[in-house]
Amino acid sequence: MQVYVNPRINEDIYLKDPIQSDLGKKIIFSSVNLVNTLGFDKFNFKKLGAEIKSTEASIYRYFPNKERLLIYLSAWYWETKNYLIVSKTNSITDPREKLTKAIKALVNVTEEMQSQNILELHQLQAIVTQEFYKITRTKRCSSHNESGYFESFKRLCTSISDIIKEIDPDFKYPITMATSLIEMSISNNFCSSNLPSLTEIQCGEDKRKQIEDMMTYFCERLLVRCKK
Amino acid sequence: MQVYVNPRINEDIYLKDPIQSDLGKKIIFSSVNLVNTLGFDKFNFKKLGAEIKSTEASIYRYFPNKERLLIYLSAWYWETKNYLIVSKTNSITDPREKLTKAIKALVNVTEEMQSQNILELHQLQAIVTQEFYKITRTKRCSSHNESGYFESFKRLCTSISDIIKEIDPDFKYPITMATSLIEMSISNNFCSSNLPSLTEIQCGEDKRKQIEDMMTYFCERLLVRCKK
DNA sequence: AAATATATGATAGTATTACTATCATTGTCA
DNA sequence: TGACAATGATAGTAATACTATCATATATTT
Repeated sequence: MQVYVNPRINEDIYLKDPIQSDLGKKIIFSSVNLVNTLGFDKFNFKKLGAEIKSTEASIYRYFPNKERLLIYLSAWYWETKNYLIVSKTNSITDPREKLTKAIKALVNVTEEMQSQNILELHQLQAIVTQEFYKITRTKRCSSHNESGYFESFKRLCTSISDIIKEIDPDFKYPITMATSLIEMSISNNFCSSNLPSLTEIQCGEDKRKQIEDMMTYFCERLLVRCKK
Repeated sequence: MQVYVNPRINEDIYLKDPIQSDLGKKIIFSSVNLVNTLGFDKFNFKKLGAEIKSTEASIYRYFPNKERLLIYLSAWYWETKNYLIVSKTNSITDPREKLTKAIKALVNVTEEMQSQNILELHQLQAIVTQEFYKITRTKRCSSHNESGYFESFKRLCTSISDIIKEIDPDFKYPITMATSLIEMSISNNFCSSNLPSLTEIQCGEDKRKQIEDMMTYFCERLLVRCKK
């Protein structure tokens, strides 16, 4: 029997909880595919309705607009990553090892992760890589933040910055560094495919391994102080 | 007499060079204001036409769509920053001092910079901060890159990564670090205003100074190796 | 079993957007 | 004088992002 760990998503994000109904599940499940194929800009509820043999109006009963659906999918992704990082690191005592594990969990998508999740994590990662800035860099961002739409992402930042603080309590910018690390993982994933001259990461089989190594390299330099 | 240094912009970005005509200059000049007030999403050529007492159709003769106008404005900004960084650092021999100057030039907008530029640099910085990802994180990004639309940004990355290489020729990821530094400057500027829990930078008078200090702090840790 | 509520479907309609197309007017330069 | 380039004026179109209404099927309560 399969046990799924559905992440807890802030209920202000949706109008009606999609995981509580067949139609709702179809909506989030299919949107992951469709956003990936079309790109978020060309994606809309009419097309999604056609895809799942339902209607535009029915989807609007779950999400007030497509932006909120994207916010929902992103929250799902970050919440999943955070859950993973917390559960993979809380039994470890050495904070440096914690950070290594956290980076691994952040960058990779394993069979084990996927088996616990009803949404396709590779596709979800591709969406976040391509589209996450479309929800965070807007004029509405401040008010969305106040509504708690970015809680999952912020929790993840906090988890990572906590580890950073454990390693080097004197480090002046743990939160910025955590945010920056997450952004690096997204950015380099994107750039290696689309703007290759902006990163040393090469597209290919071991891309995630390369990103993992790179992030570890940065962390070592930023946090491992020489004994004076 | 005022001497303006107009950055050289890849001519494939526009249909007709805006700095060669009165209307063209009005278009780029006013768009900086209007994009800032409305945000790029609600900005359009009809509204811009009304603003400059011209028409939608006339503006479409300069730019094929509003995205390309944003690409143009971004290129202008990055080209300006790169020109500044190059001219401020080429007489310096100590590469560490070079990097400090480069960071300063990247983060700040001074009277001196502004006096040489016909576009309002503070507003341009605000636009890049808010909207830059809307042109780089798209499905069209790869093909835009092949058309050379991001040359200015890439030149800036190269300038900075060259300095990094001078400081530490063994550093494994100079390009990634350069890209990441620029992204940090944008991100922290944005987050301090809109997502304050994601950064240590506080909004206020000395915000740019804080960002400058933070970036220098990161660079010191990443590049200054302890002698073994 | 009847009454009621809830979820979904079917359909229509609207304001806005992002253009494209056409033709008229004005100024400029040879 | 004539030709051409730049701009303006106006109209039109397909797609988008919704909103509204009504019908129907199914589940729940009494």
